[in-house]
Amino acid sequence: MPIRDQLAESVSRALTTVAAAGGFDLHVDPDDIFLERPARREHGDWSTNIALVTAKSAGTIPRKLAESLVEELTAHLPPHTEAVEVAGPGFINFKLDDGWLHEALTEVVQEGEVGYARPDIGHGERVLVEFLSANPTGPIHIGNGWWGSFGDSLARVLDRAGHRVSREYYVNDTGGQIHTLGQSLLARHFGRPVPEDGYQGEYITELADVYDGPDDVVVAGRWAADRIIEMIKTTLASVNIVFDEWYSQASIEESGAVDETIAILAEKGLVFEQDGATWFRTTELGDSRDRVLRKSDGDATYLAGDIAYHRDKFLIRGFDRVIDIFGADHHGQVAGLVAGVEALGIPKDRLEVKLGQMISVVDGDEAVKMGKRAGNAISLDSLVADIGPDATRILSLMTTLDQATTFDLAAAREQSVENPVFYVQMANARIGGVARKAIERGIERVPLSDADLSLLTHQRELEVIRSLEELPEVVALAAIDRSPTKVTTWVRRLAGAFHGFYHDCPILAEDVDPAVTQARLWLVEGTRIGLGIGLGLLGVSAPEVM
RNA sequence: GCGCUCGUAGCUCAACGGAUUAGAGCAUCUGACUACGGAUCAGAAGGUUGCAGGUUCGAAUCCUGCCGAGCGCGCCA
Repeated sequence: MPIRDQLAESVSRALTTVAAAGGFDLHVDPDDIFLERPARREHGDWSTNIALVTAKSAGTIPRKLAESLVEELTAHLPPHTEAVEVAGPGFINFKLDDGWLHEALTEVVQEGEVGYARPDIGHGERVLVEFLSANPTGPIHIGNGWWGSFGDSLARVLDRAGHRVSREYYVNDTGGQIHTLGQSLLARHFGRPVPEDGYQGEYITELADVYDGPDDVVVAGRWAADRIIEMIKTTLASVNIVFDEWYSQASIEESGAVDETIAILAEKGLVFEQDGATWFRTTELGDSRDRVLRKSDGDATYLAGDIAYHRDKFLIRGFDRVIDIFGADHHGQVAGLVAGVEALGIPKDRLEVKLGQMISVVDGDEAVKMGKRAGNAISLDSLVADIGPDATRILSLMTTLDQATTFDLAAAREQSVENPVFYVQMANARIGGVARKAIERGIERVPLSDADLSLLTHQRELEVIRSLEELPEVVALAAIDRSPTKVTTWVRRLAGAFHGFYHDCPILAEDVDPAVTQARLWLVEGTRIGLGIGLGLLGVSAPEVM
């Protein structure tokens, strides 16, 4: 059992005992006891604020309660605990011996890359993560890659944290934009003037050159969209983003699901006709205005399709939870969609819409305009060609979704060598180097049971284990907060701890005690496991040679 | 005008409501290469967390107002 849980149990028991002695009833479940690793080491290895939180209901002041708890905890010391103290306004600090870290490392290497850090947060919940979903009217750009990396890593994190995850790309392969795409293609192909709001990029010309279909806008639009989706798939594969499902908007319209959905909403009395169009009375559901479901020309709106799509996600395919990652420029559509989901009888909290703030691109001092129609958006392909897939991916995963960011192309190019990804990958390469050197020198790692991990007493060694010990919680927190960027921060921390260790603690040198070498080899293995898990969640490769 | 989101070091960004001292990286300055990869390590400097109130034992984090920025306000998608 992790030390954290053992401490929590001790605290829970102590609290019950103290409460009984004081003549009141107070029980806090171990799971609800907040234990943290203090930022400052002199505050101990672990700390809890339980006295601050419960003092009021215990009818006493925090410090006093903390003192009673410390007395009780000192009488029955938790495992590895050397001292328990009251600090500040009523924190309880635990000072532990190093043994808990040696046990933690044992757990890491025993469970390995597959088994370690798999907190069961999801309990098998079926989650659909819809992200990216850029219109198939052109190559995806840097902004798409940014949020795409986020969505993909979020899916990986949720998967590791006990969810059954499906990644989905909603393909807007119908409607006005595809019509315009078809027009643009045909114009190029037959040498006619391109419509004013048509697509201008080079890819249109290239597609027009090989187009062999009829002079039909619908056919041409579909044809081009299909080709572009293939391009997008290739691009995404280069940065390790793979979708389980590419869900066609056209298919949902053709299947009659949109009509069905509108009929269901109508049965609930939420639909009305006005000005020849069919409306959804979303104002009944907290929206600021009503929305159109079917235009006066008979076509369904995007919203109608989206509601039908979400009905499919929840009620037909049976997902327990849906997470949509949209760009902030689409937040206007959220209210209508949420209203639709609610009207279908799906609990509102099952749908989570995450809005990614806009990312602006600059090249040095120069702002780069990102317009897909004009064809001047910086494509994800060109960025990957510039700085590589790993750097692309980790840069995207350094920022939280709700932070509007400025991406500097010049800096990315210049700093590609200084990129954090190299710092992390170098740690992995050094591990590979150790393995190679060990073979060279004929040193073999003994089985774990024959190694004495208690020889790891150097602060640098202990720091590495402290990082590794945090990983299960980092994964859990990243899953709960829907925030894979926490993994990025952690991976950099682990790499930093490892570099420090590597710098100060020789592993294979001849004057090192062979038993210490063995213990350090297991520490290296633990680091390899941690980096493997972390980089895996980020979708970044872990090369053994750089 | 209304709505949504955001505001943290010179720059790019972190920080589960927790501790006199809000952390990294880049840039700047100073040191460390006869080890297993120096793409590294150690240190310095850099902040009124936009402003003003409020809640709390405790606020960058929650609430209110103001200021600033982005985005949205279509029978487009």
